[in-house]
Amino acid sequence: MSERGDPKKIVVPGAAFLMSQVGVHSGQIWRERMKKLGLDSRHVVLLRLVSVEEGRSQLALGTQMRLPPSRMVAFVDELEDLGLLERRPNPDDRRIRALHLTDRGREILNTVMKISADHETELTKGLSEAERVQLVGLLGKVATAQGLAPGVHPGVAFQPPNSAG
Amino acid sequence: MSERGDPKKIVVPGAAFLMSQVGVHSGQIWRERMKKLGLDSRHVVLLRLVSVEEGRSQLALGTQMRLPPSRMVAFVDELEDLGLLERRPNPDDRRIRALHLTDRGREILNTVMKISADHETELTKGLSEAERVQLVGLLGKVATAQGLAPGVHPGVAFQPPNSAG
DNA sequence: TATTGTTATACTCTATAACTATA
DNA sequence: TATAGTTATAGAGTATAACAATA
Repeated sequence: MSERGDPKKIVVPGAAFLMSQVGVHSGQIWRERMKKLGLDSRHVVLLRLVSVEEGRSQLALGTQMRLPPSRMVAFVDELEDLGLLERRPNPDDRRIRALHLTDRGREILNTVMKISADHETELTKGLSEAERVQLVGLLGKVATAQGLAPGVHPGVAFQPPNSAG
Repeated sequence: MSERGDPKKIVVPGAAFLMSQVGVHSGQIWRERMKKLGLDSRHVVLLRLVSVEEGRSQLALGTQMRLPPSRMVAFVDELEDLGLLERRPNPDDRRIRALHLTDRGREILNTVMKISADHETELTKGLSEAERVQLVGLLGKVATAQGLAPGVHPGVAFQPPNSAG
């Protein structure tokens, strides 16, 4: 256990609790909005990854999302049923299912980005713009010090209630 | 959808994503440490609630934690097996199981507070003390504006992956 | 008749492993 | 023999509802 700082000076709840409290709240209302689009958070992450580079295999994307192949099948099935994603054959290796966005998938992703921008506005409505920028700066420092990769959310993979994550 | 702000100025990831990213990370490593004590996060919340006011019924505490009675039975069983909590009869109403901490329960709760204080230090190691205080202030403003009750974490109750929370 | 706590049960979501087809 | 994707299956965790004891 670290010995930095004076325990008496640390008020609970402190920054760690507040970040968790507000952060979980942020995720909850964001997922609520995604659900209204018929999407799970992992659907959105998958769509975004495909949009960055189309044609990758299910296994490659599953590895990046830390999802086992059997789960990937289900999520890709669902997105294909929704008409947002396509499995295409790879001529070089017929085992591989190359994933591509449909036009509708691109539209939805656009909608998701608009909703996320609005989510940002709603969540920071208690702050001035200067304060919001300040908050982003401080959180960025924390994220960097914690070794969190930019844009990579640690809560994508499933976490059983009693897990460590 | 809100129309406040200029969408072009909102960079993604912004404050909302960062709060969720860092907040979930905070919760993950905190739960990891609790698990080393043999505790689930809900065990800890329950112990804390009992310590605030001993002798309350399972139903009262379950309502506060938004857990159904059947889940409360399981968690109280587990804490009783660990020797941290006691079910005592209520002479006025023999249906009620009054919950009390054991001495060992109080010790563990003390350990939990020490670990949480250390967790705070570790999580904010990228910040100066002034910055940490600033961050607490900004997050407090956000929490208030979002209507979050102080000290009440929104992630205590179970949330299925596809839920809105 | 209503309420507290317990037990029984069905459901959702998950990871593992067996399997098919390609390589 | 190894790899990409699929299907089958068993387990963990949950909420609902039936239940027993007490009010």
